[in-house]
Amino acid sequence: MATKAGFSSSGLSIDSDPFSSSSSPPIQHHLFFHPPPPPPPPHIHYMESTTTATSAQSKASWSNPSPTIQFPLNLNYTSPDEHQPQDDDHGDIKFIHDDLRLSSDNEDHPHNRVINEMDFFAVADHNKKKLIMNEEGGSSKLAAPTDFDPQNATTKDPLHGSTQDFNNVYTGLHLLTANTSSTDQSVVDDGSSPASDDARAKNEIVMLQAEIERMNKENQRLKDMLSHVSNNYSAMQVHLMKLGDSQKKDARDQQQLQMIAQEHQKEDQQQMLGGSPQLVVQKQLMDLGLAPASDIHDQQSLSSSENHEDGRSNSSPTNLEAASKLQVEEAREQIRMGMGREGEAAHGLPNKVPKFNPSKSNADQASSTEATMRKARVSVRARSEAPMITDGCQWRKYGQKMAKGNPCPRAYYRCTMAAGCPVRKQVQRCAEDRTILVTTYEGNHNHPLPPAAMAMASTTSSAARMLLSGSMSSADGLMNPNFLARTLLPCSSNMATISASAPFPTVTLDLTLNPNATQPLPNTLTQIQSQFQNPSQNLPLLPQILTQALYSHSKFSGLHMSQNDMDSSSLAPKQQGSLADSLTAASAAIAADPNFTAVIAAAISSFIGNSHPSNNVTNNSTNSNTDSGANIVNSSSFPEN
DNA sequence: CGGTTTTGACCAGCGC
DNA sequence: GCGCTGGTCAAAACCG
Repeated sequence: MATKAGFSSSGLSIDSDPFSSSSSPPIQHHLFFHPPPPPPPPHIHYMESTTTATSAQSKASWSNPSPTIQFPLNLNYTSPDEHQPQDDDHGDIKFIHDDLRLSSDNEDHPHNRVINEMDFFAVADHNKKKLIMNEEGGSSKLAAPTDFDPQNATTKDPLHGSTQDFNNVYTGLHLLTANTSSTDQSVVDDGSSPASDDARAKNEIVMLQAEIERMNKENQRLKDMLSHVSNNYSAMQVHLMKLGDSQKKDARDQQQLQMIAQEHQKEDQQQMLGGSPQLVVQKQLMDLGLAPASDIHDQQSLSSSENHEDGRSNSSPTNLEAASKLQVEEAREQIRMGMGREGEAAHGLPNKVPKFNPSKSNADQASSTEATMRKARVSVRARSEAPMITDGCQWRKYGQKMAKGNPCPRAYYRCTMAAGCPVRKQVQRCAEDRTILVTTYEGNHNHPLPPAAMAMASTTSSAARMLLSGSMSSADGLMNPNFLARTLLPCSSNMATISASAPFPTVTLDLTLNPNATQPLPNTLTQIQSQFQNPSQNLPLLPQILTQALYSHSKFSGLHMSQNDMDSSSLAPKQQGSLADSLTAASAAIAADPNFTAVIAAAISSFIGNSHPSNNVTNNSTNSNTDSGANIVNSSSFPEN
């Protein structure tokens, strides 16, 4: 077929690396929070000698379940024998010293030595031990990183120079360093003449000052690394909390089912009593916030909404009650199937729902409701010459069809990262502009994901949930679809398109548009720009930045995070509005490099998920006061009940 | 040889 | 009931 070149590859094989044209890179190579295999630390020789000490030590280090071990900074090489858990007050410096101690310790074992490196360490050992002593004497910042400086290493010529020369250079420096330590006089005693001491002291001072500067830089670098790790850890915490909320939600769902049904009835009763549409909408917004079981509430609202639009807002209470019961029953089934917040998309393959859900066949209304609840989709439009956007997942093509109205074929992919994963996606080029690639995701992964894929998984589940939540905002949730658009992208409304048309409600993230960048772009933008300017170096920071921005934004928009989320955040209020910056910057960046489409889309949708999931989402009146302008393609109707 | 892609056949939903 | 369309299946081909 003519489409072979266009759709012949999964995201893994060709497009997985947005920064390289090389084929078949491992997925992890472009992941945001890629946890490296036990990495060769920056100081390779040094760490080799340590890691060969005992396998038990190595295992102990790398089996640390803490997310911090996932990051490249070598923070886990601690010596079980030497390390005293007295830290927390010296931060990065402490890590350095731990490494020092470990190394000194291990190299005392002859069988652990590597010959070519042993000369180096054997010489360095003497100095390290001095350094440790100095460290305890208060001069740690000067001494610690010295052994790691590659520049020094070259001057010392550890591999080829004579041991004596090496000692001369090395020892002299550290003796002086030690000499500055008022607490360790025993180290210095070379018997020099008093006349030469002054000149030598001046030289030493100069050297020490230079050394101080260098060490400061080194410390700053290490601090940055530590900050990087901490930020990544925070981002992961956000994600973990999100996952944790889903479990809590499952426990609460049962209790909320009845409440939801009651609320639904009250809602409809209020409409029947002639409440103004604005009041109704406002109440619906509140209901959205008070409905942790959003998915369940979605269904109710959807059906109610359809009734409203079809001019059946005056539905009899009997029908409403029956519909509510059906929704509740359906929700119960979802819960029984173990679907949490992440689960609605994993409800099953959309095409399979009618096939494999005969339980609803007992009622026509039930089948209609089921059609209503067909899985929401998340569509990403992006300019890309590549056959697929990179999303971190592994896909297998299982079909290709010519779709009506589009000369470009539509390719069907399913996730192959785990057997039975329900996630599918469709890839098709836009008929009007074939440089635009439209990728539509549906479903939710049922298996662990690499971080990048996790971001996209968050896209599908969160955006779908948010779509349903928006439409559920009540009987006429679809009458006010702007709410959802504002909620999704309050500052870049033209990037979000919400299509609730049957049969599949879809959120479209149109990343081909370039929203007007009228707002100042503070730090977040700068960071993102930096990300795109140096993607190979800084890519891991991008999701972190976006996560921070999005997370921060969620705290100040009408969407409120749960208390836990709030407590865990350290973001300052001044970061309010950074979402807009992020989105604006992201758009600009996408225009420059479409390979980041998935990244941005995932980040945006991650925001959606982070804002909503707490199940404490409270849509106050702020939302209804914000501007309109969201590009709502449709809010027509779901399949009616 | 195992995984992936291709591609025609098949099925279900929907409108007429 | 029939045709259209979207979506999936599965055997064959392909590929590394």
